[in-house]
Amino acid sequence: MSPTTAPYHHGDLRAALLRAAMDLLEESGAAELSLRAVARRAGVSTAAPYRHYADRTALLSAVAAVGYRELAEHLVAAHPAPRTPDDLTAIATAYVNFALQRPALFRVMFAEPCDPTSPERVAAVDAIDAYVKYTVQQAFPDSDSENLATGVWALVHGLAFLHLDGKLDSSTPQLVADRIRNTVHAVLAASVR
Amino acid sequence: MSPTTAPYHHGDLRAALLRAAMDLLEESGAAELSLRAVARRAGVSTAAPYRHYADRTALLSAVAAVGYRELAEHLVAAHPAPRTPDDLTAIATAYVNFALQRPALFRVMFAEPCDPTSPERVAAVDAIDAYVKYTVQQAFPDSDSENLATGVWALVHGLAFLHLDGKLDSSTPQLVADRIRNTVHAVLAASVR
DNA sequence: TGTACATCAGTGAACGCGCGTTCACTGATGTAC
DNA sequence: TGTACATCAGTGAACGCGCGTTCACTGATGTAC
Repeated sequence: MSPTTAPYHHGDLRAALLRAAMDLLEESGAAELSLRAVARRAGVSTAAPYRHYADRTALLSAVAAVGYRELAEHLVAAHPAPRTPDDLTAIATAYVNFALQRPALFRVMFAEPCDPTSPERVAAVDAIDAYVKYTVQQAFPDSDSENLATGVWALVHGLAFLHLDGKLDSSTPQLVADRIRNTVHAVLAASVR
Repeated sequence: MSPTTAPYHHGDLRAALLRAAMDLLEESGAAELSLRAVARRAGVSTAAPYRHYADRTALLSAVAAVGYRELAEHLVAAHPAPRTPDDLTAIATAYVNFALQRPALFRVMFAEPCDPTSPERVAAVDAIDAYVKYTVQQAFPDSDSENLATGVWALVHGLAFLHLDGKLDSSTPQLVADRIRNTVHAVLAASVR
């Protein structure tokens, strides 16, 4: 069973397909993400994915779930234990940067019609939601933190998409970073200062 | 030239195609918006649109431009002469409502790959941009209004998409309206109160 | 340890589909005289 | 006012494409004895 010859049985095609899909998203954009393209990329026949995913939507939902988990990790990495408004700003920047660095994945996560009942997906979204709430509560303990959390999420989400869709200039990372900081500060002015 | 018999020459096919595209968006969603579908809808052959639009993207850009103009009208209608933070909240609600009432059009306007050089489009986006800036400046004369305007736009834009993509419950209009108001107030807390 | 067999992951060919776009054409329109 | 003609908007058939999905199949795997 040498690794140089492709065995008939793949071993872990389910995971390989998922990875192939992520790779394709990185390279080509969400429009190119067909089941056929993923199968090609994984070096497997057109019909093979159907052993592991019911249909195209199922694969997409799995991709989105991975995306949510990676987004969560990315945010945590930006600041492991946020306590102040400035920590929150750092996390906000991380959110937008994630979207800009992996636009196709971000689009699949949010803009693609998806199976709303996929438990994997729902759990992943809930995790993000809880994380944002917790972070906001840490940074603004006295606030109406439920609504403020929604607001902060919407703010960074809107900034992400406005950049992604070319409504805000994102030609240099510095420009983007500055705008995010300025915007977050301007909006949360009274609280941040 | 009775209006009951379809004449060989349409008269104003360019406008008719645009209207057909808008109607289709209203009914079927952005995914169904093909050049062929638009031609069918307008009662014209598959090739006819090419007399008026260079390709699919050109039609989509025209649709988006109309969308921007209608969004602008919708916002102005929500409050003709905004002066206070509460007026701004009314306009914010109108922005999200526009997105929820015409999701497919909103997606074409923002999420569809578009021709960034289309002058019609650029002008329409700039108009929205200027309007938001003006409104924010009226409501918050002492603020860092440039950045606050970006922030407010991002906030409502994010709220719009999070609702549209099912990340925030939008089962009843009242629920949505309340959340928008609460969120805007929470975020702009110090300024609004 | 060896063999028969059930299981099932992956194959490859095919289905029908709708798409964007091009082509040579036809028929209505309007202008020059 | 009437006629010849250039223009060009719309036709209808065709192109090649990639897609999602299904099908009968084949060959590797692992288990029961």
